[in-house]
Amino acid sequence: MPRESKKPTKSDRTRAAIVTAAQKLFAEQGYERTTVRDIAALAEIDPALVIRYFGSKDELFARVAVFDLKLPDLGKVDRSKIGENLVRHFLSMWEGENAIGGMPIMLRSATSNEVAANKLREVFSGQVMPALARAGGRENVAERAGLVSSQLLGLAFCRYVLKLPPVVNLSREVIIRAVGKTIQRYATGED
Amino acid sequence: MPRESKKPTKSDRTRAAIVTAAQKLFAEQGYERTTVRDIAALAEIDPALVIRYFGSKDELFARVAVFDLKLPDLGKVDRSKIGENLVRHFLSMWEGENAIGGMPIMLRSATSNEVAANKLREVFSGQVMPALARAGGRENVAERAGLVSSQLLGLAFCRYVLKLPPVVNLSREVIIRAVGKTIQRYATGED
DNA sequence: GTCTATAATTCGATAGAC
DNA sequence: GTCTATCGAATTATAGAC
Repeated sequence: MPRESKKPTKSDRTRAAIVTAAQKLFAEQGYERTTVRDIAALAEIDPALVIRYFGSKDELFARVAVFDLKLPDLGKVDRSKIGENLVRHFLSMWEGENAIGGMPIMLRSATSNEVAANKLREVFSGQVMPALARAGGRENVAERAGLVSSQLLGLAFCRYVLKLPPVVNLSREVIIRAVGKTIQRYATGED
Repeated sequence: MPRESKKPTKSDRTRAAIVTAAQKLFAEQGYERTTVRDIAALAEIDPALVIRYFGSKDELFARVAVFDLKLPDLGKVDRSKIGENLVRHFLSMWEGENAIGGMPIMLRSATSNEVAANKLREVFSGQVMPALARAGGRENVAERAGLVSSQLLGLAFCRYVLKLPPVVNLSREVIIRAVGKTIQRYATGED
């Protein structure tokens, strides 16, 4: 049996540095404009190591472009606060203390990279629809999921990718109140 | 005085063919993945002509990436139907008979092309905010514009760029009713 | 006016020395 | 394990023949 996990040494740091640099650059510039050389320069290692450790730029991207919405069980949430709950959840995932940078990476790359686009479609069809089925019943689940997705992805796109000033300047309180009310209506299908 | 406009002949058709091909490819693939060679091939002309007529790929993009939201005067619209009116306006601009393909081009390229991103920010700040100022007063105009933009751009992004199935399958009637109600609240700031 | 040929870069990826 | 050197393909853009 090989050693279990007792090997943080050597140049696992190199792999970690590559991943960190790749996440940052893919999120800022998207897949196309980010070069292997850029990643290596930011990680302060040789470009050849990127290929050696991850095989290809595509495989590195696939390694980085993994994320999970980690949606709560909406069946256990007070039905009248589903919208607010969902918006709070997304805001904390995107800009909380333990924020996950996966969404900007996906949004910025999904416009020109089919792998990213498929992953994003898969996540929203595979996670949002089931979650909403537990929230407001099984009627018109696809319709409700489409509406919810259009508002939440639009908020992320304008705020983190396009950086539209009026959206960047929205306070978290305003977003939770105004967008939360919208998501509440979309998610439950009521009214 | 040179001849006024009596020269549709020669190879203005070439220029027109280049523009048409460029619009289609930029809209489908974004700025980065669209090559001058691709555009020339689709227009059935020589790649060198693209540069000869438009100077560079950047200038051609700038030539194509011009669009106008053509927003109606919201001061003349029944205040209770502003949301519905705006959503109908955008849908007809995006998928009506005389649809303008500028929005998919901008959205798909704005993620990795600063020219496109600036243009998009400029249009939404320069056209949406003034229009809303005439609709619901001057209070919190930026906030209302941010909310409106996040929903409308999110709808366009999911429906035309990401092609998220639940959003693509939304009927125009559902969009006008559900999203219209959201935009009504965001635009007027009431409630 | 249009196209052939090619210059000048830049990219991802590989081979092999250390 | 890491880096030097480089390959081969693809890109934008140019010069000049027809």
